[in-house]
Amino acid sequence: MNATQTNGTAETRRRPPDRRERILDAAERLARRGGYHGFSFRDVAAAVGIKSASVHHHFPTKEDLARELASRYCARFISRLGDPTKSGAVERLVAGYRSAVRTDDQMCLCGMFGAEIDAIPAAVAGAVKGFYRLNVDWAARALRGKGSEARAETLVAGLAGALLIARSMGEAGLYDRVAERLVKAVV
Amino acid sequence: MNATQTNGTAETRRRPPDRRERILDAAERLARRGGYHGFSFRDVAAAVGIKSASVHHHFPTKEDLARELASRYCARFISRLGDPTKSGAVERLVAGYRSAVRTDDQMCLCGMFGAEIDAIPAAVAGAVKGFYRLNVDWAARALRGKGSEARAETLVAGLAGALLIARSMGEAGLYDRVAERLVKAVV
DNA sequence: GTCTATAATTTGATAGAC
DNA sequence: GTCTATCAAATTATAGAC
Repeated sequence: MNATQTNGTAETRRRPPDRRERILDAAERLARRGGYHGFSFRDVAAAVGIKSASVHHHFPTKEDLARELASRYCARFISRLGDPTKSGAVERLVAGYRSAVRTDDQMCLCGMFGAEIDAIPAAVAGAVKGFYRLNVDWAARALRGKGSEARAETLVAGLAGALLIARSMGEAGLYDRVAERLVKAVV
Repeated sequence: MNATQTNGTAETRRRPPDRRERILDAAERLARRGGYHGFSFRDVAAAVGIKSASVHHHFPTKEDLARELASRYCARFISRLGDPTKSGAVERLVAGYRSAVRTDDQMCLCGMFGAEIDAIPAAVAGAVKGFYRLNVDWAARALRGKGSEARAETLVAGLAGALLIARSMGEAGLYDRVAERLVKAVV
């Protein structure tokens, strides 16, 4: 046992977030609050404690930064859902969107970019589209059976809308009430 | 009959949109595309064919403009829904959100501002909250009976989410499929 | 009511030293 | 990899002529 952070082998090591990751963390936080047009390189830099030129070094353009943001968000979200064929899958999906309302108190990044879909770079829009495509496909596997695709669309749309409206109304409880009804309706 | 626009009495006249209304129309279009931080006074002015200083004459600050935008959008949306106790009420609510996807090909203004809720002026956020409060109350009256409030929340959240996701995925048909299932589930 | 002109600040982005 | 310095453009907003 080391006194310092325990680092394993190349595959398993858990290092403290490097600069690039810290930039993405700060940018995600700002983008989930104000959207693509609601944050700047200087905002991100200030949050990390560096200068905006250093942010540009890691992500040359805002499009680069936002594309990586959406891609990382999507991968993390789907990864946390785990296997859709394992028990409790629907509950994990409900919990995934719920964590935005309850834990993060922030909009879903892809919900935010999705609202702005016609006003963001095409590559970012593509990543957002992929996020919802993966969500619906995952949910369809979790629900399975007759009309699973349409039931999956209803579940994902309902949870995304519940997140949006619960936050807009400042009523977190709305998310849980809607999620409960949705699950009963589509399972 | 006049060769010019037929104007009735003070209460009934239908004049061509005045400058102030044309500014609001252009600003709404831009805000529903890019959000509060995604449009500028110059964008609005250019769309109307005037200069940005003239927009400031009608709406001194961006907060003033956005507040009026949200207020007008809300009044118009609720007005078009009509009486929630009259037959076909739920279908009219479905059609209200549907027109954003199909007719306007734009996000719901309050859905857009709702995503940005923590990054817009408080007065604008209040109008957005009021929009969803009115929507849910209206829907609860339309659905009536046991658990009508919770069923109304589910319907409104589901329609709002279906709009968001259908546009994000570029799949307008998703809205109709989800709306159909939602109505079956909550009526 | 609309314009020109302009102020003060912010934005995305680049060049080049260290 | 980070910094200073800088740029050109855009932003919200105001003053004052017409």
